Amino acid sequence: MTDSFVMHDKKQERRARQHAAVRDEIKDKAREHMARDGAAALSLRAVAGDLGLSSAAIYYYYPNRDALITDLIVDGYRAMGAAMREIDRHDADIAERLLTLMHAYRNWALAHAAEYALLFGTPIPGYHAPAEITSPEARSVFSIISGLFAVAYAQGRLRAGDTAPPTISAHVAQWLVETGQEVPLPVLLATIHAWAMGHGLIGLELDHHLQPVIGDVDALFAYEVNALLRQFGLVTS
Amino acid sequence: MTDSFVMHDKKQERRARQHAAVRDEIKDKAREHMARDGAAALSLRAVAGDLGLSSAAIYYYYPNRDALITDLIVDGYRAMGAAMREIDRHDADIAERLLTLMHAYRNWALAHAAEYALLFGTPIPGYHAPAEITSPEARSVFSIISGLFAVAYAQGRLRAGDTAPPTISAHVAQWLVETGQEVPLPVLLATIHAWAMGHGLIGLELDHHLQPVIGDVDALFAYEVNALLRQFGLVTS
DNA sequence: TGTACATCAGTGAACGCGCGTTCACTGATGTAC
DNA sequence: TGTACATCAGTGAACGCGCGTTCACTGATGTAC
Repeated sequence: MTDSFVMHDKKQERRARQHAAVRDEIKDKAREHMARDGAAALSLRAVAGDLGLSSAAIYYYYPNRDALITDLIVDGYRAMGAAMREIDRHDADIAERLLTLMHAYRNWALAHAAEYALLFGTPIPGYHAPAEITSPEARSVFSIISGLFAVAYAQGRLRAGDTAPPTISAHVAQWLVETGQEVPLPVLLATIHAWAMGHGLIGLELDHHLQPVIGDVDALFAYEVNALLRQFGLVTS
Repeated sequence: MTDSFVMHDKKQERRARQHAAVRDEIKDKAREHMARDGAAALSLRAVAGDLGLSSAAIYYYYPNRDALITDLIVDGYRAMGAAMREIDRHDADIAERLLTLMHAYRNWALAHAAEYALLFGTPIPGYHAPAEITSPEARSVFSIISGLFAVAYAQGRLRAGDTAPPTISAHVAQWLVETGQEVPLPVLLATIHAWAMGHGLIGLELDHHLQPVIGDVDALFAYEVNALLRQFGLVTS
């Protein structure tokens, strides 16, 4: 009896692994399709067909299209976060770390343009992300950047304004309590600033608004990130 | 004979006006639909139906869907440019003018979110903008901002770096010749910087990434624009 | 050890929908003579 | 002034397509006794 229970457990486990493996295949193929045709054109039938499955088989792994998209969004945030964390060297100078991380953010966005658009761009028509699932994931990427600015701040090296419009200060304070975080206001403002700058440059770059003017968009990003760090007093060059 | 020619001309003219009027109706309705369902979901049949026309009738006014979208993009750039030019007061202080224009840019983007996404966001699957048509329109919006920075520069008030990575300087110089413009490098770099900042903030705002953290996004934008102008030495507050 | 049974991982066909686009046509309007 | 004719601004039906989703089903695998 114990034996058969154990067998049963192992079997279930193997099946669960198998199930997860196929879900991964589906997601990988979906990412492929998004990269080719854009996130808005993602089609369950096309993904299934490409995997040699009938279109109905997908429903054994996902209840519907929205569930797959939500899964792709969560995966996206985590992959981006992982890429950033992986390249970070905790023992390096904080300015160096920030520079590296901003580049890692951009590199991931460029290498996964459609996924980046899925996370931070125009929403897919008809799809509504369940905020309670995606918000914490987005916050976790945000936290990587704010974590570094926090280090710079703790070292007394972050030259950033510590006042903001009162409506903002008040809302931020509330948000920090709600999400159980402790982030000094200057750190948070610096993060938003850096994020907006990076997101803006990457967005314009992805839509080919910068290339005709600037040409070397890599150099522009490096130039802008350096200016940003200088502005925050973190580099002098 | 002369008479009948004149009649004929007048008739043709009236017909052309009528034709253009219906095209405007189609575009207005299309903008309505985009605002509701997003640009990617734009459907000729739905637009026609809403106007009380058969789906085939659209083809009397546009050869295909792409032609309508291209028209909407051109209209969008022009409307945005017009909104910015309209609010600009040439006799005001240049810092004041820049502040006003940045806000006009944002206000238009927020009031026409789907159109803004059409101009500067994720491209519509399957649609490819003819660059020779849309690029000059985009450049004309860009020129409004760079025009103001140029004034500040001419007044000796723009505190901006006049060196850039050599690959960028070289490409910019070439681009200026090709497009027949004369814009000093610091002015161009300042414009790109301001544009990226504004685009980034607006993009994050439109996708609701800032509201949970910041709350008062209007105040944040004002705060950031002020910081930008301070950085360029245009305001001291 | 053999057999009945349950579960898993699908299939194939169908439903109903909306899409862009084409085609043959038609009534209203206005022109030519 | 009356009539034949051309053009305009559409219509309605159809084509062929892809989509998300459901449903009844089936063979393979493995378990229970």
